[in-house]
Amino acid sequence: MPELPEVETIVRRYRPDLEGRRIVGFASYCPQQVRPGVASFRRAIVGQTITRLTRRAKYILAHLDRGGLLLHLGMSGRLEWSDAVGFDGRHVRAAWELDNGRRLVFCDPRKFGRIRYVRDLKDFGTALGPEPLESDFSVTVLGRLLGRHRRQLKPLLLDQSVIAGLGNIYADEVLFRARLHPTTRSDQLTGREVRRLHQAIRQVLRQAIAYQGTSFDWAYAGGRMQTRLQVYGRAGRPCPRCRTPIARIRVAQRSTHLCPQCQPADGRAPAS
DNA sequence: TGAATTGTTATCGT
DNA sequence: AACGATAACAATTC
Repeated sequence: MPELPEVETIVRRYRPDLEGRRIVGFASYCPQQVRPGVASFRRAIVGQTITRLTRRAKYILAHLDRGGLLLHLGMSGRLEWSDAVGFDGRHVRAAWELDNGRRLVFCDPRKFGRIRYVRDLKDFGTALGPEPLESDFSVTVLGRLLGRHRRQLKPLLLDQSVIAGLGNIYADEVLFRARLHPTTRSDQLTGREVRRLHQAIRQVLRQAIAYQGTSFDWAYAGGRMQTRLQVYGRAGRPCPRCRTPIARIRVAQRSTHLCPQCQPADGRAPAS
């Protein structure tokens, strides 16, 4: 399930092959994933050159001469070249033909992904929270975001309008490394805890990018971060810090992994 | 068969 | 009213 590090990895991988290329054709095999309709989408993008490939939150942004193309991978979306060895043609939902004859394919078994054209990329992203790896994402900024709400930490971290890019895996990893319980109220953190949370967010995301993301199953391949996860998917196994078995609970309808010893519910973390 | 996943939207409660 | 929590929904695999 691509979160910020996986999307960043994909953008870096495809950037050299896409920047400067002109789109000469587009096909959709799942029209409900394309906005606006397929016809106007195709009309808007065909003939345009991809000037830059960037990321915002979990979106891939293909900047065009006029406007831009947004791709959200949902939970099972991926990009492939149709001429790649071992290319799996199942679940192809859309394809772009490029001026060098190659065909970029969007595969998405669960169809949660979205493809959009916007006339101006500047209008996009205004409803999204700050990028946690940007230099302006300071401890002060995080403190203000936390204090503005009285919500449980985990759903707050997953809320893309508060902070952009975290998903279920990295939210759990962040809270473990910050030694904070997922249901702690966001407005009740001490200054020290805000600092720990800030550091954990940036460390986890940077490390995950360095490892090219997490590969659990067919949804995303090539990453190695799954070997570095400390709590996610590790229920019942010993905590890397204190050997207490990792617990799995449900918070805001999401499965949540934590160490009951290192992340106590009363918010008082033990001395490090 | 139920659980798992994201983001959006609707609905309920305080 | 505004905010937060909750549920439903889209679709598929294991």
